[in-house]
Amino acid sequence: MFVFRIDSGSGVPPYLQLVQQVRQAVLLGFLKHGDRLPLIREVAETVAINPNTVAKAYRQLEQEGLVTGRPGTGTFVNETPAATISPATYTSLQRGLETWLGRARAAGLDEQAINALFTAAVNQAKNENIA
Amino acid sequence: MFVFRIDSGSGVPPYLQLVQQVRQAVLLGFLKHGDRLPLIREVAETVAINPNTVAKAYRQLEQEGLVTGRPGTGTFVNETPAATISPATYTSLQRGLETWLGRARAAGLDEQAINALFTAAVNQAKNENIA
Amino acid sequence: MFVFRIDSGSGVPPYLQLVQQVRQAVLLGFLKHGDRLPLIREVAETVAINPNTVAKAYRQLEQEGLVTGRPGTGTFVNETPAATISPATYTSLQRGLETWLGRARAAGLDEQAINALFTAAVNQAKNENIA
Amino acid sequence: MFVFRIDSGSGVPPYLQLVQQVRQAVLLGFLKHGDRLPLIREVAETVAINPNTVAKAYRQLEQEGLVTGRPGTGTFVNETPAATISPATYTSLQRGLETWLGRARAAGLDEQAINALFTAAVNQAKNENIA
DNA sequence: GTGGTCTAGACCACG
DNA sequence: GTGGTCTAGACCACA
Repeated sequence: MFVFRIDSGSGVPPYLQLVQQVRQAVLLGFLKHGDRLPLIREVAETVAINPNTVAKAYRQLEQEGLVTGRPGTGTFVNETPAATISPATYTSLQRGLETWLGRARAAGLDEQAINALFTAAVNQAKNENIA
Repeated sequence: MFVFRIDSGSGVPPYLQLVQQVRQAVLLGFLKHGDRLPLIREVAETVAINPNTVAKAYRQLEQEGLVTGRPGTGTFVNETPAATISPATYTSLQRGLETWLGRARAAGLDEQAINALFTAAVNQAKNENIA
Repeated sequence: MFVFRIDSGSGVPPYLQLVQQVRQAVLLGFLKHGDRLPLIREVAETVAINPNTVAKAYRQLEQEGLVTGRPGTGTFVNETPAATISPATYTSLQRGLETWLGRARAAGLDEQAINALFTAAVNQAKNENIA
Repeated sequence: MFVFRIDSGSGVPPYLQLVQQVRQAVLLGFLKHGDRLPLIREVAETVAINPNTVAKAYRQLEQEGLVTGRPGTGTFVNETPAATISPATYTSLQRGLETWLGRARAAGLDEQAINALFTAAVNQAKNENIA
Protein backbone atom coordinates (compact mmCIF):
# COMPACT_ATOMS: atom_id res chain seq x y z
CA MET A 1 0.00 0.00 0.00
CA PHE A 2 1.06 3.51 -0.73
CA VAL A 3 1.68 5.80 2.23
CA PHE A 4 1.74 9.58 2.18
CA ARG A 5 3.86 11.76 4.40
CA ILE A 6 3.36 15.48 5.03
CA ASP A 7 6.17 17.73 6.20
CA SER A 8 4.27 20.67 7.60
CA GLY A 9 7.40 22.71 8.28
CA SER A 10 8.79 22.77 4.76
CA GLY A 11 6.65 25.59 3.41
CA VAL A 12 5.46 23.45 0.53
CA PRO A 13 1.65 23.40 0.37
CA PRO A 14 0.34 20.02 1.55
CA TYR A 15 -1.57 19.36 -1.64
CA LEU A 16 1.65 19.85 -3.62
CA GLN A 17 3.51 17.45 -1.38
CA LEU A 18 0.95 14.77 -2.17
CA VAL A 19 1.25 15.51 -5.87
CA GLN A 20 5.02 15.31 -5.79
CA GLN A 21 4.98 12.07 -3.84
CA VAL A 22 2.72 10.38 -6.35
CA ARG A 23 4.81 11.71 -9.22
CA GLN A 24 7.96 10.34 -7.60
CA ALA A 25 6.34 7.01 -6.80
CA VAL A 26 5.28 6.60 -10.41
CA LEU A 27 8.72 7.66 -11.59
CA LEU A 28 10.44 5.15 -9.36
CA GLY A 29 8.05 2.34 -10.14
CA PHE A 30 6.42 2.15 -6.72
CA LEU A 31 3.11 2.86 -8.40
CA LYS A 32 2.27 1.14 -11.66
CA HIS A 33 -0.47 1.17 -14.24
CA GLY A 34 -3.73 0.09 -12.67
CA ASP A 35 -2.71 0.59 -9.04
CA ARG A 36 -5.32 2.31 -6.92
CA LEU A 37 -4.33 5.33 -4.89
CA PRO A 38 -5.53 5.42 -1.28
CA LEU A 39 -9.07 6.74 -0.96
CA ILE A 40 -9.36 10.47 -0.47
CA ARG A 41 -10.99 10.02 2.90
CA GLU A 42 -8.32 7.55 4.00
CA VAL A 43 -5.52 9.94 3.16
CA ALA A 44 -7.30 12.82 4.82
CA GLU A 45 -7.52 10.75 7.96
CA THR A 46 -4.03 9.32 8.04
CA VAL A 47 -2.15 12.55 7.35
CA ALA A 48 -4.69 14.70 9.19
CA ILE A 49 -5.64 17.19 6.50
CA ASN A 50 -8.93 18.17 4.93
CA PRO A 51 -10.42 15.77 2.34
CA ASN A 52 -10.77 18.71 -0.05
CA THR A 53 -7.03 19.22 0.05
CA VAL A 54 -6.43 15.61 -0.92
CA ALA A 55 -9.07 15.89 -3.62
CA LYS A 56 -7.27 18.94 -4.98
CA ALA A 57 -4.04 16.98 -5.21
CA TYR A 58 -5.76 14.07 -6.98
CA ARG A 59 -7.48 16.48 -9.37
CA GLN A 60 -4.15 17.99 -10.35
CA LEU A 61 -2.65 14.55 -10.90
CA GLU A 62 -5.61 13.77 -13.11
CA GLN A 63 -5.06 16.94 -15.12
CA GLU A 64 -1.44 15.91 -15.55
CA GLY A 65 -2.68 12.64 -16.98
CA LEU A 66 -0.96 10.53 -14.33
CA VAL A 67 -4.10 9.10 -12.77
CA THR A 68 -7.81 8.75 -13.48
CA GLY A 69 -10.53 9.26 -10.90
CA ARG A 70 -13.51 6.95 -11.27
CA PRO A 71 -16.45 8.01 -9.07
CA GLY A 72 -17.69 5.17 -6.99
CA THR A 73 -14.55 3.15 -7.56
CA GLY A 74 -11.43 5.09 -6.67
CA THR A 75 -8.45 6.76 -8.30
CA PHE A 76 -6.17 4.69 -10.52
CA VAL A 77 -2.71 5.12 -11.96
CA ASN A 78 -2.58 5.46 -15.74
CA GLU A 79 -0.13 3.82 -18.06
CA THR A 80 3.30 5.22 -17.30
CA PRO A 81 5.05 6.85 -20.28
CA ALA A 82 8.17 4.70 -20.02
CA ALA A 83 10.40 2.92 -17.54
CA THR A 84 13.44 5.17 -17.38
CA ILE A 85 16.14 3.03 -15.78
CA SER A 86 16.89 -0.64 -15.34
CA PRO A 87 16.03 -2.11 -11.92
CA ALA A 88 19.64 -3.19 -11.46
CA THR A 89 21.19 0.25 -11.75
CA TYR A 90 18.31 1.60 -9.75
CA THR A 91 18.93 -0.63 -6.74
CA SER A 92 22.65 -0.06 -7.09
CA LEU A 93 22.15 3.70 -6.86
CA GLN A 94 19.76 3.20 -3.99
CA ARG A 95 22.33 1.17 -2.03
CA GLY A 96 24.99 3.77 -2.70
CA LEU A 97 22.76 6.49 -1.31
CA GLU A 98 21.92 4.46 1.76
CA THR A 99 25.54 3.82 2.66
CA TRP A 100 26.29 7.50 2.16
CA LEU A 101 23.39 8.43 4.41
CA GLY A 102 24.72 6.00 7.00
CA ARG A 103 28.13 7.66 6.95
CA ALA A 104 26.56 11.12 7.20
CA ARG A 105 24.44 10.15 10.18
CA ALA A 106 27.35 8.43 11.87
CA ALA A 107 29.30 11.69 11.52
CA GLY A 108 26.59 13.44 13.50
CA LEU A 109 24.69 15.26 10.75
CA ASP A 110 21.00 15.74 11.32
CA GLU A 111 18.40 15.71 8.56
CA GLN A 112 18.64 19.44 8.04
CA ALA A 113 22.38 19.32 7.47
CA ILE A 114 22.05 16.34 5.16
CA ASN A 115 19.52 18.15 3.05
CA ALA A 116 21.77 21.19 2.98
CA LEU A 117 24.70 19.11 1.72
CA PHE A 118 22.54 17.46 -0.92
CA THR A 119 21.00 20.61 -2.36
CA ALA A 120 24.40 22.30 -2.28
CA ALA A 121 25.90 19.44 -4.28
CA VAL A 122 23.07 19.46 -6.81
CA ASN A 123 23.22 23.22 -7.26
CA GLN A 124 26.99 23.20 -7.55
CA ALA A 125 26.70 20.83 -10.46
CA LYS A 126 24.11 23.11 -12.03
CA ASN A 127 26.37 26.13 -11.74
CA GLU A 128 29.21 24.24 -13.38
CA ASN A 129 26.93 23.35 -16.25
CA ILE A 130 26.00 26.97 -16.69
CA ALA A 131 29.58 28.17 -16.54
CA MET B 1 30.07 36.32 -3.04
CA PHE B 2 26.94 34.56 -1.95
CA VAL B 3 24.45 33.75 -4.69
CA PHE B 4 20.76 33.07 -4.24
CA ARG B 5 18.74 30.74 -6.41
CA ILE B 6 14.96 30.64 -6.66
CA ASP B 7 13.14 27.54 -7.86
CA SER B 8 9.77 28.95 -8.84
CA GLY B 9 8.32 25.53 -9.58
CA SER B 10 8.90 23.98 -6.17
CA GLY B 11 5.94 25.51 -4.39
CA VAL B 12 8.13 26.86 -1.60
CA PRO B 13 7.49 30.60 -1.11
CA PRO B 14 10.41 32.62 -2.48
CA TYR B 15 11.08 34.38 0.80
CA LEU B 16 11.41 30.98 2.50
CA GLN B 17 13.82 29.75 -0.13
CA LEU B 18 16.08 32.69 0.63
CA VAL B 19 15.86 32.01 4.36
CA GLN B 20 16.63 28.34 3.92
CA GLN B 21 19.57 29.05 1.66
CA VAL B 22 21.16 31.36 4.19
CA ARG B 23 20.52 28.87 6.98
CA GLN B 24 22.15 26.09 4.95
CA ALA B 25 25.08 28.28 3.94
CA VAL B 26 25.75 29.14 7.56
CA LEU B 27 25.38 25.51 8.57
CA LEU B 28 27.84 24.35 5.94
CA GLY B 29 30.32 27.11 6.58
CA PHE B 30 29.83 28.97 3.31
CA LEU B 31 28.83 32.00 5.34
CA LYS B 32 30.82 32.87 8.45
CA HIS B 33 30.70 35.39 11.25
CA GLY B 34 31.04 38.87 9.83
CA ASP B 35 30.24 38.03 6.22
CA ARG B 36 27.90 40.50 4.54
CA LEU B 37 24.79 39.26 2.78
CA PRO B 38 24.09 40.71 -0.68
CA LEU B 39 22.16 43.97 -0.67
CA ILE B 40 18.40 43.68 -0.86
CA ARG B 41 18.29 45.56 -4.18
CA GLU B 42 20.98 43.30 -5.63
CA VAL B 43 19.11 40.15 -4.68
CA ALA B 44 15.81 41.52 -5.91
CA GLU B 45 17.42 42.26 -9.23
CA THR B 46 19.37 39.08 -9.75
CA VAL B 47 16.57 36.66 -8.86
CA ALA B 48 13.78 38.88 -10.22
CA ILE B 49 11.52 39.20 -7.21
CA ASN B 50 10.13 42.14 -5.28
CA PRO B 51 12.54 43.87 -2.85
CA ASN B 52 9.87 43.59 -0.17
CA THR B 53 10.11 39.83 -0.44
CA VAL B 54 13.87 39.89 0.09
CA ALA B 55 13.46 42.28 2.99
CA LYS B 56 10.99 39.89 4.57
CA ALA B 57 13.48 37.04 4.32
CA TYR B 58 16.26 39.14 5.89
CA ARG B 59 13.88 40.25 8.63
CA GLN B 60 13.09 36.65 9.49
CA LEU B 61 16.77 35.71 9.54
CA GLU B 62 17.33 38.60 11.92
CA GLN B 63 14.52 37.38 14.15
CA GLU B 64 16.15 33.96 14.20
CA GLY B 65 19.35 35.63 15.37
CA LEU B 66 21.37 34.40 12.41
CA VAL B 67 22.16 37.82 11.00
CA THR B 68 22.13 41.45 12.05
CA GLY B 69 21.02 44.31 9.83
CA ARG B 70 23.02 47.49 10.23
CA PRO B 71 21.12 50.35 8.56
CA GLY B 72 23.18 52.03 5.92
CA THR B 73 25.84 49.34 6.01
CA GLY B 74 24.28 46.02 5.16
CA THR B 75 23.28 42.73 6.74
CA PHE B 76 25.95 40.69 8.49
CA VAL B 77 26.18 37.10 9.67
CA ASN B 78 26.37 36.66 13.44
CA GLU B 79 28.59 34.31 15.33
CA THR B 80 27.62 30.76 14.39
CA PRO B 81 26.71 28.46 17.30
CA ALA B 82 29.49 25.96 16.48
CA ALA B 83 30.65 23.82 13.63
CA THR B 84 29.55 20.33 14.59
CA ILE B 85 31.71 18.30 12.25
CA SER B 86 35.36 18.40 11.32
CA PRO B 87 36.21 19.86 7.91
CA ALA B 88 37.84 16.59 6.97
CA THR B 89 34.74 14.42 7.37
CA TYR B 90 32.72 17.19 5.80
CA THR B 91 34.72 17.27 2.58
CA SER B 92 34.83 13.49 2.58
CA LEU B 93 31.04 13.34 2.69
CA GLN B 94 30.84 16.02 0.03
CA ARG B 95 33.10 14.03 -2.30
CA GLY B 96 31.05 10.91 -1.68
CA LEU B 97 27.90 12.70 -2.68
CA GLU B 98 29.47 14.13 -5.81
CA THR B 99 30.63 10.77 -7.05
CA TRP B 100 27.18 9.34 -6.34
CA LEU B 101 25.59 12.17 -8.28
CA GLY B 102 27.96 11.50 -11.13
CA ARG B 103 26.90 7.85 -11.23
CA ALA B 104 23.23 8.80 -11.11
CA ARG B 105 23.57 11.27 -13.98
CA ALA B 106 25.61 8.81 -15.98
CA ALA B 107 22.77 6.32 -15.56
CA GLY B 108 20.45 8.83 -17.23
CA LEU B 109 18.56 10.17 -14.23
CA ASP B 110 17.41 13.77 -14.44
CA GLU B 111 17.20 16.11 -11.48
CA GLN B 112 13.61 15.14 -10.76
CA ALA B 113 14.45 11.46 -10.53
CA ILE B 114 17.51 12.16 -8.39
CA ASN B 115 15.46 14.16 -5.94
CA ALA B 116 12.90 11.37 -5.88
CA LEU B 117 15.54 8.80 -5.02
CA PHE B 118 17.03 11.00 -2.34
CA THR B 119 13.81 11.81 -0.54
CA ALA B 120 12.75 8.18 -0.82
CA ALA B 121 15.97 7.07 0.84
CA VAL B 122 15.66 9.64 3.61
CA ASN B 123 12.05 8.75 4.28
CA GLN B 124 12.77 5.05 4.23
CA ALA B 125 15.29 5.54 7.01
CA LYS B 126 12.69 7.50 8.93
CA ASN B 127 10.15 4.73 8.61
CA GLU B 128 12.64 2.19 9.89
CA ASN B 129 13.28 4.35 12.92
CA ILE B 130 9.59 4.52 13.62
CA ALA B 131 9.09 0.79 13.24
CA MET C 1 -14.00 44.70 -20.90
CA PHE C 2 -14.68 41.02 -20.78
CA VAL C 3 -18.03 39.91 -19.39
CA PHE C 4 -18.92 36.50 -18.05
CA ARG C 5 -22.30 34.87 -18.26
CA ILE C 6 -23.47 31.89 -16.20
CA ASP C 7 -26.31 29.63 -17.32
CA SER C 8 -27.31 27.98 -14.08
CA GLY C 9 -29.80 25.64 -15.73
CA SER C 10 -27.48 23.95 -18.20
CA GLY C 11 -25.99 21.42 -15.82
CA VAL C 12 -22.47 22.55 -16.66
CA PRO C 13 -20.56 23.43 -13.48
CA PRO C 14 -20.17 27.20 -13.18
CA TYR C 15 -16.40 27.05 -12.97
CA LEU C 16 -16.32 25.12 -16.24
CA GLN C 17 -18.54 27.70 -17.92
CA LEU C 18 -16.04 30.39 -17.02
CA VAL C 19 -13.19 28.27 -18.33
CA GLN C 20 -14.96 27.59 -21.59
CA GLN C 21 -15.86 31.23 -22.08
CA VAL C 22 -12.27 32.34 -21.67
CA ARG C 23 -11.09 29.58 -24.00
CA GLN C 24 -13.60 30.68 -26.63
CA ALA C 25 -12.77 34.35 -26.19
CA VAL C 26 -9.09 33.61 -26.74
CA LEU C 27 -9.92 31.41 -29.70
CA LEU C 28 -12.05 34.10 -31.31
CA GLY C 29 -9.60 36.88 -30.60
CA PHE C 30 -11.74 38.72 -28.04
CA LEU C 31 -8.94 38.22 -25.56
CA LYS C 32 -5.37 38.76 -26.67
CA HIS C 33 -1.90 38.40 -25.24
CA GLY C 34 -1.46 40.73 -22.28
CA ASP C 35 -5.14 41.37 -21.65
CA ARG C 36 -6.15 41.23 -18.02
CA LEU C 37 -9.05 39.06 -17.00
CA PRO C 38 -11.60 40.62 -14.63
CA LEU C 39 -10.53 40.39 -11.00
CA ILE C 40 -11.68 37.29 -9.19
CA ARG C 41 -13.69 39.31 -6.73
CA GLU C 42 -15.30 41.33 -9.53
CA VAL C 43 -16.44 38.21 -11.34
CA ALA C 44 -17.71 36.66 -8.13
CA GLU C 45 -19.81 39.76 -7.57
CA THR C 46 -21.18 40.26 -11.07
CA VAL C 47 -22.20 36.65 -11.71
CA ALA C 48 -23.10 35.98 -8.07
CA ILE C 49 -20.92 32.98 -7.32
CA ASN C 50 -18.29 32.29 -4.71
CA PRO C 51 -14.83 33.82 -5.29
CA ASN C 52 -13.30 30.38 -4.76
CA THR C 53 -15.25 29.08 -7.71
CA VAL C 54 -13.86 31.82 -9.93
CA ALA C 55 -10.39 31.17 -8.56
CA LYS C 56 -10.78 27.51 -9.45
CA ALA C 57 -11.62 28.42 -13.03
CA TYR C 58 -8.64 30.78 -13.29
CA ARG C 59 -6.37 28.14 -11.79
CA GLN C 60 -7.44 25.65 -14.40
CA LEU C 61 -6.85 28.15 -17.17
CA GLU C 62 -3.41 28.72 -15.75
CA GLN C 63 -2.70 24.99 -15.75
CA GLU C 64 -3.79 24.89 -19.38
CA GLY C 65 -1.21 27.58 -20.07
CA LEU C 66 -3.77 30.07 -21.38
CA VAL C 67 -3.31 32.68 -18.65
CA THR C 68 -0.90 33.59 -15.88
CA GLY C 69 -1.94 34.73 -12.41
CA ARG C 70 0.30 37.34 -10.89
CA PRO C 71 -0.45 37.89 -7.17
CA GLY C 72 -0.99 41.52 -6.43
CA THR C 73 -1.50 42.39 -10.08
CA GLY C 74 -4.16 40.26 -11.67
CA THR C 75 -4.57 37.45 -14.18
CA PHE C 76 -3.25 37.95 -17.70
CA VAL C 77 -3.72 36.22 -21.02
CA ASN C 78 -0.64 34.47 -22.37
CA GLU C 79 0.60 34.49 -25.90
CA THR C 80 -1.97 32.75 -28.05
CA PRO C 81 -0.66 29.72 -29.98
CA ALA C 82 -1.79 31.02 -33.36
CA ALA C 83 -4.54 32.93 -35.09
CA THR C 84 -6.49 30.18 -36.80
CA ILE C 85 -8.58 32.01 -39.39
CA SER C 86 -8.39 35.27 -41.28
CA PRO C 87 -10.57 38.08 -39.93
CA ALA C 88 -12.35 38.36 -43.26
CA THR C 89 -13.65 34.79 -43.36
CA TYR C 90 -14.35 35.06 -39.67
CA THR C 91 -16.68 38.06 -40.02
CA SER C 92 -18.21 36.50 -43.10
CA LEU C 93 -19.11 33.38 -41.15
CA GLN C 94 -20.33 35.51 -38.29
CA ARG C 95 -22.70 37.42 -40.58
CA GLY C 96 -23.97 34.21 -42.08
CA LEU C 97 -24.81 32.88 -38.67
CA GLU C 98 -26.56 36.08 -37.66
CA THR C 99 -28.83 36.10 -40.69
CA TRP C 100 -29.63 32.44 -40.08
CA LEU C 101 -30.44 33.19 -36.46
CA GLY C 102 -32.68 36.02 -37.63
CA ARG C 103 -34.61 33.68 -39.92
CA ALA C 104 -34.94 31.09 -37.16
CA ARG C 105 -36.27 33.61 -34.68
CA ALA C 106 -38.64 35.06 -37.27
CA ALA C 107 -40.00 31.55 -37.79
CA GLY C 108 -40.91 31.43 -34.10
CA LEU C 109 -38.12 29.21 -32.73
CA ASP C 110 -37.03 29.93 -29.18
CA GLU C 111 -33.48 29.52 -27.93
CA GLN C 112 -34.06 25.94 -26.87
CA ALA C 113 -35.27 24.94 -30.31
CA ILE C 114 -32.40 26.78 -31.98
CA ASN C 115 -29.88 24.97 -29.85
CA ALA C 116 -31.60 21.69 -30.65
CA LEU C 117 -31.34 22.34 -34.37
CA PHE C 118 -27.71 23.32 -34.09
CA THR C 119 -26.55 20.34 -32.09
CA ALA C 120 -28.60 18.05 -34.31
CA ALA C 121 -26.88 19.45 -37.38
CA VAL C 122 -23.43 19.13 -35.85
CA ASN C 123 -24.05 15.57 -34.72
CA GLN C 124 -25.53 14.58 -38.03
CA ALA C 125 -22.34 15.63 -39.73
CA LYS C 126 -20.38 13.59 -37.22
CA ASN C 127 -22.43 10.49 -37.92
CA GLU C 128 -21.88 10.90 -41.62
CA ASN C 129 -18.18 11.07 -41.05
CA ILE C 130 -18.29 7.90 -39.01
CA ALA C 131 -20.42 6.08 -41.54
CA MET D 1 -34.09 3.94 -34.20
CA PHE D 2 -33.08 6.65 -31.81
CA VAL D 3 -29.40 6.90 -30.99
CA PHE D 4 -27.88 8.57 -27.93
CA ARG D 5 -24.52 10.27 -27.86
CA ILE D 6 -22.49 11.15 -24.77
CA ASP D 7 -19.89 13.91 -24.80
CA SER D 8 -17.83 13.06 -21.75
CA GLY D 9 -15.70 16.18 -22.02
CA SER D 10 -18.49 18.75 -21.90
CA GLY D 11 -18.97 18.75 -18.14
CA VAL D 12 -22.70 18.06 -18.50
CA PRO D 13 -23.71 15.06 -16.38
CA PRO D 14 -24.39 12.03 -18.61
CA TYR D 15 -27.91 11.54 -17.34
CA LEU D 16 -28.71 15.15 -18.26
CA GLN D 17 -27.31 14.71 -21.73
CA LEU D 18 -29.72 11.85 -22.31
CA VAL D 19 -32.64 13.92 -21.02
CA GLN D 20 -31.73 16.87 -23.21
CA GLN D 21 -31.36 14.69 -26.28
CA VAL D 22 -34.81 13.21 -25.86
CA ARG D 23 -36.28 16.65 -25.24
CA GLN D 24 -34.65 17.97 -28.41
CA ALA D 25 -35.70 14.95 -30.45
CA VAL D 26 -39.30 15.42 -29.39
CA LEU D 27 -39.10 19.12 -30.08
CA LEU D 28 -37.74 18.59 -33.57
CA GLY D 29 -40.11 15.76 -34.40
CA PHE D 30 -37.55 12.96 -34.47
CA LEU D 31 -39.55 11.27 -31.75
CA LYS D 32 -43.34 11.21 -32.01
CA HIS D 33 -46.26 10.04 -29.96
CA GLY D 34 -46.04 6.29 -29.46
CA ASP D 35 -42.38 5.86 -30.39
CA ARG D 36 -40.45 3.58 -28.09
CA LEU D 37 -37.22 4.73 -26.51
CA PRO D 38 -34.30 2.27 -26.63
CA LEU D 39 -34.19 -0.19 -23.75
CA ILE D 40 -32.17 0.88 -20.74
CA ARG D 41 -29.75 -2.03 -21.15
CA GLU D 42 -29.25 -1.18 -24.83
CA VAL D 43 -28.43 2.43 -24.07
CA ALA D 44 -26.14 1.50 -21.19
CA GLU D 45 -24.27 -0.79 -23.51
CA THR D 46 -23.97 1.44 -26.55
CA VAL D 47 -22.86 4.57 -24.73
CA ALA D 48 -20.91 2.72 -22.02
CA ILE D 49 -22.49 4.09 -18.88
CA ASN D 50 -24.16 2.52 -15.89
CA PRO D 51 -27.78 1.31 -16.38
CA ASN D 52 -28.71 3.20 -13.23
CA THR D 53 -27.70 6.41 -14.94
CA VAL D 54 -29.93 5.68 -17.93
CA ALA D 55 -32.77 4.73 -15.63
CA LYS D 56 -32.38 8.04 -13.84
CA ALA D 57 -32.68 9.92 -17.12
CA TYR D 58 -35.81 8.00 -18.12
CA ARG D 59 -37.30 8.59 -14.69
CA GLN D 60 -36.80 12.32 -15.06
CA LEU D 61 -38.35 12.33 -18.53
CA GLU D 62 -41.34 10.51 -17.08
CA GLN D 63 -41.64 13.09 -14.33
CA GLU D 64 -41.62 15.79 -16.98
CA GLY D 65 -44.52 14.00 -18.65
CA LEU D 66 -42.66 13.53 -21.93
CA VAL D 67 -42.66 9.74 -21.82
CA THR D 68 -44.41 6.90 -20.07
CA GLY D 69 -42.69 3.76 -18.88
CA ARG D 70 -44.72 0.58 -19.26
CA PRO D 71 -43.11 -2.15 -17.19
CA GLY D 72 -42.21 -5.15 -19.27
CA THR D 73 -42.87 -3.32 -22.53
CA GLY D 74 -40.63 -0.30 -22.73
CA THR D 75 -40.72 3.47 -22.50
CA PHE D 76 -42.98 5.34 -24.92
CA VAL D 77 -43.23 8.95 -26.03
CA ASN D 78 -46.39 10.75 -24.99
CA GLU D 79 -48.52 13.05 -27.11
CA THR D 80 -46.42 16.09 -27.97
CA PRO D 81 -47.90 19.49 -27.08
CA ALA D 82 -47.84 20.72 -30.71
CA ALA D 83 -45.43 21.26 -33.54
CA THR D 84 -44.89 24.99 -33.63
CA ILE D 85 -43.39 25.38 -37.07
CA SER D 86 -44.27 24.02 -40.46
CA PRO D 87 -42.10 21.21 -41.79
CA ALA D 88 -41.22 23.36 -44.80
CA THR D 89 -39.63 26.22 -42.86
CA TYR D 90 -38.05 23.65 -40.58
CA THR D 91 -36.23 21.84 -43.38
CA SER D 92 -35.34 25.17 -44.93
CA LEU D 93 -33.67 26.28 -41.71
CA GLN D 94 -31.96 22.93 -41.43
CA ARG D 95 -30.53 23.25 -44.95
CA GLY D 96 -29.34 26.77 -44.18
CA LEU D 97 -27.50 25.55 -41.14
CA GLU D 98 -25.90 22.70 -43.02
CA THR D 99 -24.53 24.93 -45.74
CA TRP D 100 -23.23 27.31 -43.09
CA LEU D 101 -21.53 24.44 -41.30
CA GLY D 102 -20.03 23.37 -44.59
CA ARG D 103 -18.55 26.83 -45.13
CA ALA D 104 -17.20 26.93 -41.58
CA ARG D 105 -15.52 23.55 -41.90
CA ALA D 106 -14.14 24.46 -45.30
CA ALA D 107 -12.58 27.54 -43.67
CA GLY D 108 -10.71 25.24 -41.31
CA LEU D 109 -12.72 25.67 -38.13
CA ASP D 110 -12.88 22.68 -35.84
CA GLU D 111 -15.88 21.78 -33.72
CA GLN D 112 -14.63 23.79 -30.78
CA ALA D 113 -14.32 26.95 -32.84
CA ILE D 114 -17.72 26.41 -34.43
CA ASN D 115 -19.34 26.07 -31.05
CA ALA D 116 -17.54 29.20 -29.90
CA LEU D 117 -18.88 31.18 -32.86
CA PHE D 118 -22.40 29.88 -32.33
CA THR D 119 -22.65 30.63 -28.64
CA ALA D 120 -21.03 34.01 -29.22
CA ALA D 121 -23.67 34.86 -31.83
CA VAL D 122 -26.52 33.70 -29.61
CA ASN D 123 -25.22 35.62 -26.62
CA GLN D 124 -24.61 38.74 -28.67
CA ALA D 125 -28.24 38.74 -29.67
CA LYS D 126 -29.19 38.35 -26.04
CA ASN D 127 -27.09 41.31 -25.01
CA GLU D 128 -28.70 43.44 -27.68
CA ASN D 129 -32.11 42.50 -26.38
CA ILE D 130 -31.08 43.54 -22.91
CA ALA D 131 -29.61 46.81 -24.13
C1' DG E 1 -5.65 44.82 -2.48
C1' DT E 2 -4.19 40.77 -5.54
C1' DG E 3 -4.11 35.79 -6.27
C1' DG E 4 -3.16 31.14 -3.61
C1' DT E 5 -4.17 27.86 -0.08
C1' DC E 6 -6.60 25.58 3.64
C1' DT E 7 -10.69 24.29 6.46
C1' DA E 8 -15.44 22.96 7.32
C1' DG E 9 -19.40 21.16 5.79
C1' DA E 10 -23.06 20.48 2.29
C1' DC E 11 -25.00 18.44 -1.95
C1' DC E 12 -24.71 15.84 -6.33
C1' DA E 13 -23.52 12.24 -9.91
C1' DC E 14 -22.09 7.74 -10.26
C1' DG E 15 -21.39 2.63 -9.25
C1' DG F 1 -19.64 4.85 -0.43
C1' DT F 2 -16.83 6.96 -4.34
C1' DG F 3 -15.00 11.22 -6.42
C1' DG F 4 -16.64 16.15 -7.95
C1' DT F 5 -18.44 20.64 -7.01
C1' DC F 6 -19.96 24.64 -4.38
C1' DT F 7 -20.12 27.80 -0.34
C1' DA F 8 -18.31 30.39 3.51
C1' DG F 9 -14.74 32.31 5.68
C1' DA F 10 -9.86 32.50 7.25
C1' DC F 11 -4.89 33.23 6.57
C1' DC F 12 -0.68 33.89 3.73
C1' DA F 13 2.61 35.54 0.03
C1' DC F 14 3.24 39.13 -3.01
C1' DA F 15 3.17 44.05 -5.32
